[in-house]
Amino acid sequence: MRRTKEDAARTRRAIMAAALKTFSKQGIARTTLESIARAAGVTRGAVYWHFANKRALVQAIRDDVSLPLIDQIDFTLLKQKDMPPLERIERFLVGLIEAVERDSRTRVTFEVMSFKCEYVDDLARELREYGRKNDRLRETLTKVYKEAQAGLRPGVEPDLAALETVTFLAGLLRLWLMDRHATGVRGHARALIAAHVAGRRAA
Amino acid sequence: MRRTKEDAARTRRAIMAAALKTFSKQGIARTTLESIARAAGVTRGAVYWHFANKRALVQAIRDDVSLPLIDQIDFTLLKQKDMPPLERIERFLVGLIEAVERDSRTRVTFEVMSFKCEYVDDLARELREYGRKNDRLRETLTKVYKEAQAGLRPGVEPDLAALETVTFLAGLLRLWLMDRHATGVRGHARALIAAHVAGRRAA
DNA sequence: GTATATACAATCACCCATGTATGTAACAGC
DNA sequence: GCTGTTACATACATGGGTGATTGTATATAC
Repeated sequence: MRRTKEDAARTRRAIMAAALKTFSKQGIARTTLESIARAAGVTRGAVYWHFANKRALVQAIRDDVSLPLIDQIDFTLLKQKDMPPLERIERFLVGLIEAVERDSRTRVTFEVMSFKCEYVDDLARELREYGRKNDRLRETLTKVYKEAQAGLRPGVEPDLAALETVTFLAGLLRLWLMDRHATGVRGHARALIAAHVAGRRAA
Repeated sequence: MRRTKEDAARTRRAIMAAALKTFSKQGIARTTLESIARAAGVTRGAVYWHFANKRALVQAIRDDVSLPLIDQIDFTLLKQKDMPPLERIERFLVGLIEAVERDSRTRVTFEVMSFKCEYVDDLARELREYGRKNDRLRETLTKVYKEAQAGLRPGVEPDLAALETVTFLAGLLRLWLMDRHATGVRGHARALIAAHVAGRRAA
């Protein structure tokens, strides 16, 4: 029965995919490791082999989409020095929306993390981690807004503007994810982003 | 053992309070009706007497803070005709922040609904309900922004502005609730609200 | 003053999830 | 080609929650 390393990696991915799908349907708490295993075509033994418990599985799924995204964010905001700062911020926001539009794994993972996860006990640290990510994003945005200061509308302070953008993004993502039939935010995401950035740009 | 009607109402409230506290600590899914009953000083029999099941309890708790809040929102936005429209919007936003600042029951309920609840199966309808509330709020805000149209910054469309405000509010509340030690949004909520409204007001 | 409905408490039967321990077959190194 | 380890499957022990049923004492209605 023993498989090769590639086989093992494939079952690991299969378990993660099955878990994500089941989490999305039933929520994390109500999902049993047994049902995940069944959906992945393995037994609980395989799940316990690859992951210590459900929490480790959740974290793996989350890191799987979160870590690459963070890299992309840092690149867009900080490394693209040839692009004007405000445009970089707009690109960053659009990039995130495009990520959830394009990649269903990213989208479903965000859905699960936003609406199908109870942040208590061991999971509570995940929430604090999310808070720290927001703090870092805010600092990064502050730098970018300071770069753009000459082009900012009078009265717009980089520090507060960064906080506004973080707030805007949190709301945008949340409402985008909720709007499953594109009657609300989903159809106007680009317009909202453009308006948000335009509101900070000097006239 | 039979109590009077006031006694019964008091145990009902005690159960709801105990449930809210326990939900906040352990999340909804991991909270057993037994532990709720213990925290309220009754047995599961009492809980099942007052509520059909856990879902009904959740809904009762949610309605308990949500319904009065909606009344207050409608009043602030629509009935205060003596106040200029943009100021009414600002008041409305500040009012919500004040509500979660002032009333711990409201705050904890929002925390539970935001971070300690899995919206699946029967609870999924609660999420759709929340979506509909957002839609109604958006419509209401559109009316108010239309009222304010003469005082709006050129280029600001009432329809999009309403959507922006709903988005802003969603993000604001979420980040405010997450910011448990007031290092981020919690200390700047008023400034954020003022900036949001100012960004839409004609210079 | 009695009957009935109320407001719970106590008990029961059932199922289900978790973690762990053990079994086992195949691969990978030598 | 033997061996130890990997990658699982199977089996077991345990605990805990739910819903339903039954019991019961007291308001409350008449």
